[in-house]
Amino acid sequence: MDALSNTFAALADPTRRAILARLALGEANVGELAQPFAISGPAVTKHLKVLEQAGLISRSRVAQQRPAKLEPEALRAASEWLGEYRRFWDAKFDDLDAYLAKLQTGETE
Amino acid sequence: MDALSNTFAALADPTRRAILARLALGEANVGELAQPFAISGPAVTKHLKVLEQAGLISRSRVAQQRPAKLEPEALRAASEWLGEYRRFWDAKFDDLDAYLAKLQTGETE
DNA sequence: CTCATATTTAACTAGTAGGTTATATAGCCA
DNA sequence: TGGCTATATAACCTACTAGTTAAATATGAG
Repeated sequence: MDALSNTFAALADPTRRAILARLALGEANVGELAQPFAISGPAVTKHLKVLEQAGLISRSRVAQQRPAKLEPEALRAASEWLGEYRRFWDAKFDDLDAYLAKLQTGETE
Repeated sequence: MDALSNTFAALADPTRRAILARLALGEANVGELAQPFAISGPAVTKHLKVLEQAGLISRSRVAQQRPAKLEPEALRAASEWLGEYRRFWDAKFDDLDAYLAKLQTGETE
């Protein structure tokens, strides 16, 4: 799958977004990440694998722990994609709407 | 499912993102949207349902056609969520990294 | 070496996603 | 009305997702 699809798919889960929010405060190991949720350790491992696959986090090793760390690059890419649509919700939306209507009737030829 | 999860899930498919890109040029009906893809009409109908469910598009009626139109609000919401992480990929990333390291060792008490 | 802790892998389940083809519905036109 | 066009629904298939429990692996401490 393409990178952007991977990123959005990874973000389409509230547990994973909460994990990212936690990691925004700093690195955390699996136990710490599992604690706020009513899910098992293996479930957290799977979420982390999805996030790592999407490039949203990286893992390291500290004794028995395998802390996760936020990697912002994929978030930046997703944000840039959305940025292409920014004009649609910006102030000039109504003007744009009118412009598109004109476009479709071929007046701007 | 929550709105943000719906939005990201809808964006996690290249066909749907291409449909949105097409709609950024103006309204289009199902036939027009299906044409660039090697998928059946019903498949497009399903994608449009997902996009509509996520609030990313709206539908109308013109004779037999049911044109789809881009609705930017959900995109704005997704962009705002990502905006919370902007500082991680901004210029001061290295400084932030050092700050977080300090946070974790408790020096900022 | 053995034990305890942290995490991962394996095997399984229920539900969902994205596609198909065939059929049905909605609206225009003669 | 009957036929034509555009779209939607139904029924089905395959693959993936998010979760589970039980067993395996990795590391550090005695």
